[in-house]
Amino acid sequence: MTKDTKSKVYQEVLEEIRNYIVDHQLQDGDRLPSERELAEQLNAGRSSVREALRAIELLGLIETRHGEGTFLRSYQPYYSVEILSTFILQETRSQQEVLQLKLLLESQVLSNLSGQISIDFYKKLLSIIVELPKEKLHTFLFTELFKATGNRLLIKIWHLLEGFSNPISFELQNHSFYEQLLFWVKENKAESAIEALEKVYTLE
Amino acid sequence: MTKDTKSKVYQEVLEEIRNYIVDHQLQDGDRLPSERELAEQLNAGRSSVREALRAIELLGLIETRHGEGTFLRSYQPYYSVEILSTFILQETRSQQEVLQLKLLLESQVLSNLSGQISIDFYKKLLSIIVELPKEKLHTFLFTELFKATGNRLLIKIWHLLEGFSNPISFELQNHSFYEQLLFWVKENKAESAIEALEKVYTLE
DNA sequence: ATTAGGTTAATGGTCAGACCAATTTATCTG
DNA sequence: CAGATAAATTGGTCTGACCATTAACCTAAT
Repeated sequence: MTKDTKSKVYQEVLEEIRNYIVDHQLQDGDRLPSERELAEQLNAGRSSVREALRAIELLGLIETRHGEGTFLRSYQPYYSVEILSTFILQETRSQQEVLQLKLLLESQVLSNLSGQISIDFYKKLLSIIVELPKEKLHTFLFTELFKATGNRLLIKIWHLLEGFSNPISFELQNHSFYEQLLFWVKENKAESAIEALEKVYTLE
Repeated sequence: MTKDTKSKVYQEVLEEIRNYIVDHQLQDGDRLPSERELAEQLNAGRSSVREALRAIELLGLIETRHGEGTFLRSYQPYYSVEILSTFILQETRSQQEVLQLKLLLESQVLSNLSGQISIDFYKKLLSIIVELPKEKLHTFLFTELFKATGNRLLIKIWHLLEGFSNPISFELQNHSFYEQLLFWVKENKAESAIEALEKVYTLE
C-alpha cells in the first residue's frame, strides 16, 4: 500500500513554486514564470496553478499584476487578516497561543537588546514615538527592536504573528508605556520591561 | 472615476462566503454549499469559486472532502504557518538565523518551565534519556518540554526550525549534558541551563 | 535622431464544459 | 428487511476560449 501520498495538485504546485524560488534564489520583487509556463513545466493545468497562486497571494507572499506577471514580495498580511479575523474570534484557544508566542518573541528581543542600544538609537526612537498615533506604537517599536537584532527570520515570524493577532490584540497602551519600555531596555533592566509587557498581555 | 473598486472575482467570492457563514451562523463542522451551487448563487465561474476555496483552505479555515463537500473547521493556523515558514526559511537561507531563533525558543521554554516541573515528570524524562541514543537526545528532551508548555503553535514552529537546522546542527552533546540541563530546570536554575545551551550553539 | 501614436505579443482574469474519482443517496432485488 | 446495485452529488483536474491590461516594438510625423 502506498500510503497517503495523494496530495492535491495545487499543493504540489505550491511545493514546486517554493523549490523554484529557492533554486533561482529569487528575491522580493523578482518575477515568477507566467501561469502558462508554470502549468507546462509542472505538467499541470493552468487552473491548478492558479489555485496555488491565489492561495499564496492571499497569504501575502506574492503580488499579481494584470498584464505583467506574478512577483515575489516581502510578507504582508493582506486579505488574510481581514478574512481570518472573522473566524478567529470564537477560537480563543489558538488565538491565545498566537499571543503567547508573540509575547515570547517580544520578551526575548527585549532581553537580547537589554543594555545594548546606543544613545543615538534610543533618542531617535523616542522622538518618533512621540509623534505616532497610539495604535501604531506597539508595531513600530518592536519592529525597530527586532530589526536591531539583525535576525530577519525573527522579524518575519513576528510579523506573521502580528498579522494573525492584530484584530484582537490586547488593550492599547499609551505613549508613556512604550517610552518606559524603551528606557528599561536601554538601562539594562529588561526584566522590568518584560514584566510590564506580560501584564499587558495577560489582562483581559 | 471609481478607482479601486475592481477587485478580483475570487476576492468577492471570499467576501460572500464569509457573509454566508455569518448569516447562517455556521459552526465548526458545518457544511458549505457545493462549489457548483456557490458558483451559480454568486453568479461566478466555478474556477473562481475554487480559487477562493483553495485560499481559505490553505489558511486552515475549511476542510474539503472529496465526494462529500466543503466543511468549516476550527481555525488552525499551523498549516498556513508551515507554508509561510518554509517560504520564509528558504528565502532568508541564513542558517545562522535559524539556529539563533531556535536557541531563542529553547531558552525561553527552559526559562518558562524553570522550577515548574514535577518530580514525577523529571524522573520520567530522566529514565527515558538514559536509554536514548545520543543523536535523539536533544529533540526528545525539548519536544517534551515544549509539550509541557501546552502551546501547540510553539511546538510546530520549533519543529520546523529543527527540520531546517538538521544538516548544520551543532555538535552532539552526551547524556550527562541533557541530564544536567533538566536538573537545572527542575531546580529553578534556568539561567545556568540557558548559559550552557548558548555555549553549545555558539561554538563552531 | 527623437518622439508620438498605434500595433502586436505576452500575461493575468474569467468562464464554460468535459471528464474522472470519491461519496452519498436512491433504487432494486432476494 | 437487508444487501447489492445504480444513480446522483460533489470535489479534483484539465482544456480551450475569450477579455483586459501591460509592455515591447514598430512606424511615421516632427
